[in-house]
Amino acid sequence: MFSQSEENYIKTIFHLGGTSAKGISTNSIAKKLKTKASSVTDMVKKLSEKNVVIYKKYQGVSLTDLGKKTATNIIRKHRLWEVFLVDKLNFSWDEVHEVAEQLEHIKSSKLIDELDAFLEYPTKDPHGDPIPDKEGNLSIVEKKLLSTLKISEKGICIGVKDSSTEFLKFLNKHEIALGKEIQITEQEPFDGSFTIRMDNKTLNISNKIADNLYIQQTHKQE
Amino acid sequence: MFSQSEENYIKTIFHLGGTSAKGISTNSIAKKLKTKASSVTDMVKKLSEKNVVIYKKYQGVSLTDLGKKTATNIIRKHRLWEVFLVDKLNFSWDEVHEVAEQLEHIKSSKLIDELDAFLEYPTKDPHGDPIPDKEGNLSIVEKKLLSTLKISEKGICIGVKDSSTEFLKFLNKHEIALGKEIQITEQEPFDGSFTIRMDNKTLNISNKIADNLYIQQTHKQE
DNA sequence: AATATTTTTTAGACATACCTAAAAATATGT
DNA sequence: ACATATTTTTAGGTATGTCTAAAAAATATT
Repeated sequence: MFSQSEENYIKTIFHLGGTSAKGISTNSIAKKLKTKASSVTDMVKKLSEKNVVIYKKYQGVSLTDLGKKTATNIIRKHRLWEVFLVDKLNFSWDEVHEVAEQLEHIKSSKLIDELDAFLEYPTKDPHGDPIPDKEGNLSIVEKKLLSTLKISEKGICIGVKDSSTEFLKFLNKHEIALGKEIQITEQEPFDGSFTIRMDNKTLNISNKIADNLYIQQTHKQE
Repeated sequence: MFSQSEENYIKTIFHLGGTSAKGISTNSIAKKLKTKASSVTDMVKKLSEKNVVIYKKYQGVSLTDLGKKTATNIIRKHRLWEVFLVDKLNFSWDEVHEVAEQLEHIKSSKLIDELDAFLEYPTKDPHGDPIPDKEGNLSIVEKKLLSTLKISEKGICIGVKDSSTEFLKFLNKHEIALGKEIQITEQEPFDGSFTIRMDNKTLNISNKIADNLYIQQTHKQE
């Protein structure tokens, strides 16, 4: 069993790409966890002894198979709770993160299996991110950033890159949500901003917004 | 905000009767929490500084108004989660405690309000214990121990005194559950055991069992 | 290649929440 | 009431997870 702290480190290393052979720097972990690099060194040594990460001094860390499995398990729990909060308890997608951060540490496999069944085996969380299965398999969805589409191309909004409250609130305000079809109408050469079409309305969004929205491209079949 | 540990102490003091003016002994708290009396002394000093308990050396502790409110709030959360686990996730009443012990510490008032609404404002948990409202009011149900009923009297099973897994498993095995009507048929003078009638079947239960079942007496109106 | 800068680790502290062992206060038995 | 037993507190120590400041290693600059 892992402590809450250990679980947070494992999850963070996974999100920073700790599955690859390349080591993740202690500094980047510290930044994400809002702690100090020295604290990370301490923890990483402990996790290494528990066979969760591979760590060589000054070389960064990467997850072992056990580490990966642990990480996807935590992510599975986090995302299932997010679905619960949005689907059953009327949370909006910008409110779920903080609570899910707590709920993901609850220890009970029956709980999470039953929750999964209760929610009817969802495959994506409210931000469009895939929910790992029990074995830790993550389905990879083919997705592009809205900003990479060409004029007149369209697609379905399937996720966000940045899931900060500010960004999600912006999306709510403009009624941009998962499942909506968006078409690029034009791009302004001056500032790179886009004009998009959604719900038969025209909207102008900045470059930065378009750079944080994931789209599943629908093939121009008409 | 209180730590998980602090919350566990507050809850335990409440359950031991810490609302009354009489002080609760550090020893009894230690026993309940499976810790040492010296640890309790440390914590109780801290809680006293936080105005949660009143504590005088060698005199035991009792909860302040803040302490009582905090306690009923934790109990509210615990019992709502228990209802969720049983009603929505197919837990049986002997499986819920351990998980609810974890869930009760999740911090989010929106979460608990929405959960309450989702469960349609239940007033009792799966063991028949009342769920405090937001203000901490606990409805007191008029209840008797089954063992205090006289021959031929009957009542509805509304709760358990002991909620250990062993006891709850025993009840499951004999199909004794909340809401069941039980009538005392006779009491054996030799060992004090009871013969009861339930679901048109006759069953023999020991003194100890009858001493741990709460009954709401139905008045002999026929 | 030598020096400067940045990153990472080590060393030593601190807070929380627990422990053991001994001392102090309270309760009990006759 | 006094000796004994029990309860409670104090004193000092441990593990976890954090911190700061200084040392060591790696990276960047010229």
